[in-house]
Amino acid sequence: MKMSVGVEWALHSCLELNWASPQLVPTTRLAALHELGATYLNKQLQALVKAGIVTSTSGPRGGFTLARDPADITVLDVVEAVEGSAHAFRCTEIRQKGPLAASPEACARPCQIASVMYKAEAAWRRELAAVTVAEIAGTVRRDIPGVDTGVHEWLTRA
Amino acid sequence: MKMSVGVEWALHSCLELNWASPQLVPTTRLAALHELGATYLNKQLQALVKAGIVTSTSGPRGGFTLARDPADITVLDVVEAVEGSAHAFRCTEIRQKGPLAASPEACARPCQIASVMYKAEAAWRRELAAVTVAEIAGTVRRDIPGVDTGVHEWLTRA
DNA sequence: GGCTTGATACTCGGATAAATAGTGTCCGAGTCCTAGCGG
DNA sequence: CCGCTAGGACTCGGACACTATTTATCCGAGTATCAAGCC
Repeated sequence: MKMSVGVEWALHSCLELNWASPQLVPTTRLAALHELGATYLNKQLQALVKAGIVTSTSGPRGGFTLARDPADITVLDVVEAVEGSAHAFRCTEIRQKGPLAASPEACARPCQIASVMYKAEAAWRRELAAVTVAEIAGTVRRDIPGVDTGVHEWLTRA
Repeated sequence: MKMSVGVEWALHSCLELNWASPQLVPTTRLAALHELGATYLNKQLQALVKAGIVTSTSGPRGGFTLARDPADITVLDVVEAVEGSAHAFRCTEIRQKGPLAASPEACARPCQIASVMYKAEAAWRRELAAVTVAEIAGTVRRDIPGVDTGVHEWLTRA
């Protein structure tokens, strides 16, 4: 039960794209900012593009930028873009197997164990959906004054 | 971000050990009940032993049984026994890397991104810790009357 | 007949392979910019 | 001098290896049971 490091990269990238906005930032520049593998970061950004969180532009002066207002991008959006939206807990319905297999009508109701797990995951998602990229950016900017303009400068310099 | 199927197996096993109590049940029997791989199930049970959730006895008429009252065994206990208690999200502190690395004193405060992720995980754990094996067993017994005695019979027959 | 003793069979436990998912890398398709050429 | 055109360079995007984790399996250590032999 471990989450891909791509999630961390993607979230940081969203913050930085937010500060770089409205400029486009290529993968190379974005990766260099935190010494990340450029090609692998590109993979994560591709996932964000598919999810409609960022937009990409090819060619010289191309790159990525946020596709919508950072106040409309929740952490959950980014996590699901990278990790997929499947449940972490996978119920394989073993109750329907074996000599004492539960009857099909009894299985109309979901497995109690799965219900508990799904409920917990729902709580997790609720927390993630309650925070937006804009909010995180605001907090970070308050903690480290000038980080926004600094990052903007560095990402968009010639 | 997927959870081991061992978690599902372990939780079902806890329910069944609860119903088999105070009889000991060997891995073979427990696995046969749901057509699981006996050796792999044994691995999960070993994890439960290490966590102090079940106790094991070797030799003929040996097997596993719950180590304490099922009302004192939370779902979180079982999940952490199998999956480990490490955070799913791993902050690698990439903010401290690169040309604009955050200063050490700025990193006294935890990374905002990590904070959000950890908070969500805490909510998840809270949900899992709020449900005990005894409660799940009670609900299942209400949904499928007679399941407790049926499982007990089958697991403890000669 | 009861007790000791040895062998036996059954159990868990950790060490050992195969399969799967995550991680990292590479090269090709597309696009824009630039420089040169002609009008 | 201005517009057109061909080349080049830079970007993303998906396809291709490598590593770590999960999944599955096997064999050895330990123990209670059972049976036989002895007192």
